[in-house]
Amino acid sequence: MGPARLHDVARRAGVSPSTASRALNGVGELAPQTRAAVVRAAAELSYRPSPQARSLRTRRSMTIGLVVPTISHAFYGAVTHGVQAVLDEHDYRLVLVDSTEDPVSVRRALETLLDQRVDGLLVSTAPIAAADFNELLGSTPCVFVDELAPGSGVGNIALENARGVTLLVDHLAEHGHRRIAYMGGPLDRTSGRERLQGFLDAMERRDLPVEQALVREGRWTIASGFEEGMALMSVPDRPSALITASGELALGALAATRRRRIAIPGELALVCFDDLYFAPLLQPSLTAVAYDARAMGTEAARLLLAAMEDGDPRSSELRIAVSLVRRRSCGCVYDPAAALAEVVA
Amino acid sequence: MGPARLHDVARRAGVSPSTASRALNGVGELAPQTRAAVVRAAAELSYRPSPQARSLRTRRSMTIGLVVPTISHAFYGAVTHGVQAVLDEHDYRLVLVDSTEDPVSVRRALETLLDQRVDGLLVSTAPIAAADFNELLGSTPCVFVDELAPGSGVGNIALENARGVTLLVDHLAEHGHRRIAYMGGPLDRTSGRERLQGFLDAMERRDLPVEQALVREGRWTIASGFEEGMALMSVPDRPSALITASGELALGALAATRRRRIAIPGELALVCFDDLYFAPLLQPSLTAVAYDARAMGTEAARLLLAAMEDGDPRSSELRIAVSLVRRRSCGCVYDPAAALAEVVA
DNA sequence: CTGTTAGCGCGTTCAA
DNA sequence: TTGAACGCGCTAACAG
Repeated sequence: MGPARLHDVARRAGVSPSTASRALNGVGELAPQTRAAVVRAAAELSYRPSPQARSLRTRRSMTIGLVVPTISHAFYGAVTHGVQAVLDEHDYRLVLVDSTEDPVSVRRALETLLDQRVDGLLVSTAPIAAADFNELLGSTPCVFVDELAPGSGVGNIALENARGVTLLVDHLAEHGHRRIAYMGGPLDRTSGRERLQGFLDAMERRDLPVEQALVREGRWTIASGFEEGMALMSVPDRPSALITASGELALGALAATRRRRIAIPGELALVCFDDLYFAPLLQPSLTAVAYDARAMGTEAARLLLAAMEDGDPRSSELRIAVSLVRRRSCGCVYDPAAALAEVVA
Repeated sequence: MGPARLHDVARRAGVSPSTASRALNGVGELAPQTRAAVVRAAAELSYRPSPQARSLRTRRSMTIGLVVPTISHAFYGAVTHGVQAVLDEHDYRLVLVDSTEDPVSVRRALETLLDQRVDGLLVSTAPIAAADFNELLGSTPCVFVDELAPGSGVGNIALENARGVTLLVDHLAEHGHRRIAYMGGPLDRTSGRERLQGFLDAMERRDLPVEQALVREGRWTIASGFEEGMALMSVPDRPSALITASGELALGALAATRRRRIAIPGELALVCFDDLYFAPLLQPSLTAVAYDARAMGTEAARLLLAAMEDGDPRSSELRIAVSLVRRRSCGCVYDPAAALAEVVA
């Protein structure tokens, strides 16, 4: 028999389909008893409207698209989780695409989503020029997450990247370090750029010397952290501290120091952006910059929904706060019991 | 002007809409030159068919739904990644819902997806009775992932749970352990049940004693691992080895041993299900049961697509292979260099 | 091989 | 306040 259609509900309630539609959507004026009859009929038939047909007619799909490079990465997982939570409250569905970082996949992903007539777009990967983006998007509202696209979209949201690195530099400086090395991410990425810039600025503010040999660029992987770490450990006059721009880079660097039998924090202080959930359990426990990744998702979704409502194309930018978590690897004294408390929390 | 519709393409090519449709979808016989003209017209107008309208007509949405409890967990992230990869090859879209573990949310999630007329369903969380499931699903093919639902759906896919724990028991036995403790997950979960059963069976096969006090049930969290670990460390006659049913539980147990200053593997051997990506970097590095979580996703998607094609409602069950990764925490000798190689790979 | 007709299930006119 | 008619964009059935 198939599921009940609006037609069936109308018949049963003894009204026309258009009246039934009005009753169920609460549109226009109509007699209370008519509405009641329709609602009852709908319930009895356990009527469920077809989003397909509805979208075709209303030109709204109640769907938003999310593009991330790899959903299996903890960061994007958390972001997606946050997005989902907000969409849920507003009865929107989430269409997820993880596109890899390949520009043509990203392009394809966007085209697919736009074909689907998503009502809005959340994009967290952006190896596409702003102009192309605008052309693709047309009038579909889009919020860029983590990877910014100035000159495109109705909103941008990112971490306080520069501030995060500044916290790390300042903290190391307070420990008395002057020769601080920096291991960053790709410079064609927002986070890569902003964190490096944050480092350079913070060093300058403190009047600390920046040596070219101590500033490395890597990819966002453990392997890359290891490679760059090995290189850094080989320079003639080793730095006394190292900042890495991500948790993966820090793990790679940690591996490198173990390989070289360099003691942390004794011979080298190590701190990083990204507070890995197991950071308190590493030995030494890792001092890091923490933030609420899930909040990026919720804020991004809110921004998008707001923009969809007002139709206000004024682009807004939002930053998610970061904070310093002091543990052992920077040289702080850190009660092991505290680590347990953290990890159990 | 809006995007071009099929109608427009047909006009420009000088044919009827239905012919245009046939040309673009490669259905039926038609003159090569006609087809060419249509294809050209479509390209010139950069025509993109509306999936909405198409679905309404064909009753296929080219969309599949995935329900997971929390996408921010690494396991589900990897599964989702695998699913996505396969769907992509077959031009299906993924609608993701992370439903928490709350039964009513799960139910709502399923209803939403079914309303959307997803062509198939992948469900990785199942606090719903099989009967209710069947009623909800109707004729929509569904594959259950990790959390099985016997008596429902066209397919079930899970890890070799019992074999995984058996590998751990056997390995500990080879190290000479006899008093082996077990810290498991919730018994209303497939993995929780199967892993416990695997433990009991493996112990029996080896003629090893199972003491009630040494078999604990927890949740899948670090905190739970810590609590149960503290309890286990307090029994009068401590076990010489501990198996945990998940990586989180192992981390919690590890924290507990540090709190009690119990040396691993010297005073207690610790091994677990789930090979955390940073396991080689922990001290001691963790011996664990590894598997390819992404493969769960790809296999699940393949199973579903196959079932959707044949319309064969015969339910199949698949198991994803597991393997033992020997490191230090079980008492094996483990070259630190090997850890580095692993982590960098 | 191609065109015409008729919906898929809705929401929104426009007229009563 | 309600109903009839129409069309969103597409494809399937039936003619020719």
